[in-house]
Amino acid sequence: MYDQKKVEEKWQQIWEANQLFQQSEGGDNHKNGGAVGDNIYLLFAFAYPSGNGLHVGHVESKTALDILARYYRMKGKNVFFPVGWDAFGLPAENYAIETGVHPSKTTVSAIDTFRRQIKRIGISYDWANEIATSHPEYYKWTQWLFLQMYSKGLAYQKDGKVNWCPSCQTVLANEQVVEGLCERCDTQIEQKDMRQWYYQITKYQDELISGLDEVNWPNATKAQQLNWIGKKTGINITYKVEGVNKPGGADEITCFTTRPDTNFGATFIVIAPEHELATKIASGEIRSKVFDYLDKASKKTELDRQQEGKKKSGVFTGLYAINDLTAKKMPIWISDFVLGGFGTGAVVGVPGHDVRDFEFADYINKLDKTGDQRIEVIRVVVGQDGDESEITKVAQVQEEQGLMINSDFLNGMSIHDATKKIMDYMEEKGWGKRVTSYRLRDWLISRQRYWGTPIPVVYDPEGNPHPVEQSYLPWKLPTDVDFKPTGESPLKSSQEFAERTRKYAVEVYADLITKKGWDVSGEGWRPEFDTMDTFVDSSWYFLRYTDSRNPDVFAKTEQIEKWLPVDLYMIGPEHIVLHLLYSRFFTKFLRDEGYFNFSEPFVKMRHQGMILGPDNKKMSKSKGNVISPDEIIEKFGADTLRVYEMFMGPLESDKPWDTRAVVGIYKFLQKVHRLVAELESEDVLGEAKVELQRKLHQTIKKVSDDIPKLKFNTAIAFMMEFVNLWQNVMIKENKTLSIKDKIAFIGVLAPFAPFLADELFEIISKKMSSETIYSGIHQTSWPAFSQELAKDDLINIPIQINGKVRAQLEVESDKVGDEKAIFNMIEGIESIKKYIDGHEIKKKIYIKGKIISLVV
RNA sequence: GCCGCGGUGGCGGAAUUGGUAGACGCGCGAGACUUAAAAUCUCGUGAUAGUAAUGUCAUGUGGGUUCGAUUCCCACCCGCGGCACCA
Repeated sequence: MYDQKKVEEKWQQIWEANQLFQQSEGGDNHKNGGAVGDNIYLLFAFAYPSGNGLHVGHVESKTALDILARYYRMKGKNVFFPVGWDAFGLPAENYAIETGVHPSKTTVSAIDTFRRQIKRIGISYDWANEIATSHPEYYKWTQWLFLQMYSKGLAYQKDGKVNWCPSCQTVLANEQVVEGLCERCDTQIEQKDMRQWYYQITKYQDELISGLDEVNWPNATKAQQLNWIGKKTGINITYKVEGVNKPGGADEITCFTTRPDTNFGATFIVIAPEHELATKIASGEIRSKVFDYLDKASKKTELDRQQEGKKKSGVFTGLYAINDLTAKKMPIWISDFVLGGFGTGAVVGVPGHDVRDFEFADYINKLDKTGDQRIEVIRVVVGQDGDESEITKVAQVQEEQGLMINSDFLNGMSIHDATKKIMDYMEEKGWGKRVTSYRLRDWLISRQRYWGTPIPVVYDPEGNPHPVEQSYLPWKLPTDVDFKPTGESPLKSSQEFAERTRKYAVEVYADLITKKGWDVSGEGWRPEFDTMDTFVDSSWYFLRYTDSRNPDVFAKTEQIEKWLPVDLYMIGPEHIVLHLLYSRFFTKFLRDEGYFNFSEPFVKMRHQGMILGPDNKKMSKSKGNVISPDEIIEKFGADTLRVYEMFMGPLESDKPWDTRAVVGIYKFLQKVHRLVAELESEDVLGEAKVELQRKLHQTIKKVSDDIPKLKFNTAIAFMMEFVNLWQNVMIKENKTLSIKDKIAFIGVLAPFAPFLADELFEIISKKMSSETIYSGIHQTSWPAFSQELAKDDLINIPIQINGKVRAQLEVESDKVGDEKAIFNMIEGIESIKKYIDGHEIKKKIYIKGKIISLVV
């Protein structure tokens, strides 16, 4: 029995005292001396330091990267393994609202807790380059980045609809709105028009797609990013508008469609309530109806829309557009099933071949008593069912595939061929133009919140924005702020902030003030009260790490290019879309600004799965199924916790916690300690020892192969097999490994159970010499394996007859290549005679070293 | 509805350029040591028939390709995640 708690605390102190993994600023590693070009950057997703401290999910992903870091260091690489905190954000602010404790205080204490816990589980982070986004020396550069974006026109202001929580009295990000409700208080979210700051991520939309080809990421992640960007090719068709009341300028309307092939069946047009023509084109009696509808539509919440389901509604504008293909008049309707933000905000209705169009037409036709507004349903495609009859039911609406009919020169073509042909035709006629449409929108970065990076902008007395001069950065977050939510940005309550702005204006804009005749004390100037979305902070932290204390630049090119792109990024699946997209956008922007030469920041990226509660459900306080890492460490030690989490299953998949199974790992580590430290025996040469040595070399090989593939569970399983054999040989034959081989095994174990490994290494070292200077296992080289020693003498080859295994053939490993000899050997095997005697062997197959297959 | 991921013993999981399905761990059963317990160790453990040798069945379901399929193809079923009135 070894006291893992005592042992682990001892080694934690020794590592700390020796600054074992600490690197100098900028991540120079003097400890391992790897060659240039052997630089490896391992990145753990920026964590928010929550007051709850570390949970078992953190332990999993941090341990996985730590194993890689320790492994590569032992392989002689320069490893950069930094740590930092995504310290701005809503939770700290909300906590402050509840308790009155300033966010800067709670953040500092939360970080302290995390730091202590992380050190306790032995993560070999480089603490010399630790950063926090709430530190002025960090957000100075977040603000600088804003200025760069601004100067290139990529940061801009625009009016737009935002999510508003009437209970929290604040704007929320899209991701904080869950099914139309505020994620914190379950209040219905309203839409509000506000002037906000945006980053123009859409400038890079095509590159954000094509760049995915360069990176080694899970397919699922790439698919989700593509989904989010939502690139679609189609055509904008422009129709002439024939008005009952001809409005000024509204004599054309442009609709986006991906299915122009069905345009011979187009019988109406629908525009979104937000469409600019919606308010312009109607007049008279119709006008009031339109306004009534627009008013109702604008009041609808997300929830209303959801509850309505797909029920259609709409109002007629009194206008008609002309379908050039058929010369038919198409009534123009307004309906909220058409979205203002997608395509052109106008849709051409083909009720025969689009379910939504059909539902809308059906709704209108049932409502229409006079027949004046009847919408015609025309079939232009015949699907696989061969149905050519009139379309009267939703079930008949054919969308996916088929052949064209009732479509003049398209008749008989497949819909795909017809799509190309009609596009060419329309472009030729000048009726339409091929376009690409995207789902991705520009990134709204303003937040009416306190605990974030202030947007470095001031407004002059006329309300014009002026970016804060670079020399005035960091444009500090004021501290004299009342952060109770009032519906206004908390920074408005700061006296200091207002005064600072006036003083700044007087200093910087003296000429302008004089010229305009404004108040010379700076009266009338005000700062931007909004702060930035925390995703802005976390979109470039991986660059700052490389030069974390540089006061003159966000990071030197030399330092960035030394370490980036990141060799492995470990990140939770919850940030697949936004954070990764934003980081890639920043990277491409800074590349264009000439700061470095690569385009993708994360060459390889993997997700850790979720660790579920013992009940197979997501851990949560309310379910009472949360496992605390502290308890496990107290009972079994950090090594056990590490190895258990790595052994649970594949890193990427979700896995339930099994408290009973933890014991298995604990016993395994105790067994290793016993074999090395407690049991005495002689090193005797003999048969068993050869077998054990072979297994050792196979273990080194297996673990060396598995670590870079992140297959830690199978690596551990093989180490267990080795230890079981070792124990067996020890008990039955009183034989053990040589000192050298013991050290080799400890080396293999070291990345997984670093405390125990160093302890065992010390025990062995002390037996050999009385040296007192620390020189631990983590400073040694990764054990080498010998291909020769790892090779099995005998190989078992199964023999199949008609596809079933009937016997085994044991062959000396150097004879597996001799097919003729193998087949000769088979004939002598008693157990397969009964299957082949009296039969003609029709086929003989031998796959070298793997299988013999006979067909009789 | 669309996109993606997955389905293997009582449980977590191993095994894929197609080659002995169930490594390793948990749990369970039997035994050794012990006055006893704990700890430790040994053996067994997919189902089914049989005293046994051995046979049959078995990787969500149904087909197919192959000497051979958890792995490849086709059609379905179920679970999870994301998006969704996106034209």
